[in-house]
Amino acid sequence: MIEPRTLKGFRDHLPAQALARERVLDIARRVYRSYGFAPIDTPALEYLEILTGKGSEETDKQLYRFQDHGGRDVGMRFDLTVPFARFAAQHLHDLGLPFKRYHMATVWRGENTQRGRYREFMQCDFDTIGTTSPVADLEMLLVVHDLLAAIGVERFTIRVNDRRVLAGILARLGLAERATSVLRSLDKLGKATPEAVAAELAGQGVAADAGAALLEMAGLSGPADDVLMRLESLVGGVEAGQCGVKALRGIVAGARDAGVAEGRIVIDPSIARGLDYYTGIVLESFLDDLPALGSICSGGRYDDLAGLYTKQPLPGVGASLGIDRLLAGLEELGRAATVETPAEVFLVYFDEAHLGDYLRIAAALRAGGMAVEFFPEPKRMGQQLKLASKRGFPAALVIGSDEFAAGTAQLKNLAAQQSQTIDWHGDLRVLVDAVHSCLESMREGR
RNA sequence: GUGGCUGUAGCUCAGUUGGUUAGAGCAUCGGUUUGUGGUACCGAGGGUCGCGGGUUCGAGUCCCGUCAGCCACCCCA
Repeated sequence: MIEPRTLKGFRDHLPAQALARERVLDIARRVYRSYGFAPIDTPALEYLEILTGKGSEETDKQLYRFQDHGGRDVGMRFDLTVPFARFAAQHLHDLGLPFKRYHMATVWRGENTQRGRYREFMQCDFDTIGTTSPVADLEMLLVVHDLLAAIGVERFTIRVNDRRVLAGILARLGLAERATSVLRSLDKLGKATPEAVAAELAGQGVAADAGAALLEMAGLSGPADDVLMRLESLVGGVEAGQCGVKALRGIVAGARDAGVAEGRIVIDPSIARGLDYYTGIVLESFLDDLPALGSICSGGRYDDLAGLYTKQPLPGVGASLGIDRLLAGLEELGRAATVETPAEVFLVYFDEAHLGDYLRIAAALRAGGMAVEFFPEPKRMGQQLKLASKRGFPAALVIGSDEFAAGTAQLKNLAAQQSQTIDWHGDLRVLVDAVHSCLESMREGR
């Protein structure tokens, strides 16, 4: 016997999880499309040279790599951005600019696992390339907002910043050359205490007053307009910094115009993002009830997506939803769906003599747009109903010889434990309409 | 990748200072006379105690390794 098992960080998905996952994927697809992003796909495997060097040394270490049967050095994609860069450079002529795409696919990273951190997980990216317009920046924010709202996460916050603000402040403090390490330290503020971060900064040789200024900046919170005003003075006369503040003002105003509720979006000067290719707006989003889970949707603007693969400059802006982390969070919060069936109607196989009728009824209901599971064996009705109830079917349809004789049917609301009689007189259309409207009202009732 | 904690039936756990056939609840399956489901009663199946090695007369119980999960660092979705 071979022990059935899965690799560290790799997981199976049972129906309840898989259904929850597909639901989120459907929503993401719908939201992305509603802004005009078009789907693309790329191979899981790329030439190693495409994947290495890009990103940081860290990602190189995490890369799954091997030689294929033809002796080629290949690697599995660890995100969707690098393959997109290759894709854009390769197909630029066919795409036209600006180009908006979404890409929902599995990626692999050989890093250590934790809750919400796996070695195989899915990302749902969307990007706009070939434009530097602030409208594209704003649109990214709106997509993230719509996405989280549509998923039904009630309490979430999108934290926004602009790299140029950070750059401006660092320049003013004379720390521009140490930007990466300083920002990395500041980025820890969510988890570590300000004192700890101050100590770390001091360890990097940052002067005490400069460190204090950085912490003051990173600690700013409150209404967006207030924070922006404070940032403006902190940035002083540095041009990049002023640009950043101005851009954030535009974002805040645009979000208001688009009808985003106050408080959903917060200006957070401590958001830096580890990836150093971001150059403008950056954002991260968190579940308010589970901030320790980390960002579930992050992104930002970058100057050049595909500089490694083409001379054509491709500025862009985009973000990525970490669906597996999100689902892990929802599960922990007890907000994960427990339904184990995609079907709405469970048709009880009651009377073997009426098999033909059941098949006709099931077909008619399906043609009417309803998902129907017909039980394959004429087992005891109690067992069938129990199973249907456990699987989470909203409704069960019971039609035995008595009902056939009377031209009726019993439709059970399995959750409410209620039953109602449908008079359909052998007319399938009447039955289909009745079941349909019953399901409608049951959905409203929830 | 580094460090720490954990690992007993599908799930949550109990298992005396190492000692004969490893238990419970829930879940699963079957039944309570053959047309009605989350309740009740009866019964059944299911565990090489993560895996491998060592110490011992004897290990679920001690030691080492390994695998997996969780936590921190790191990085990030």
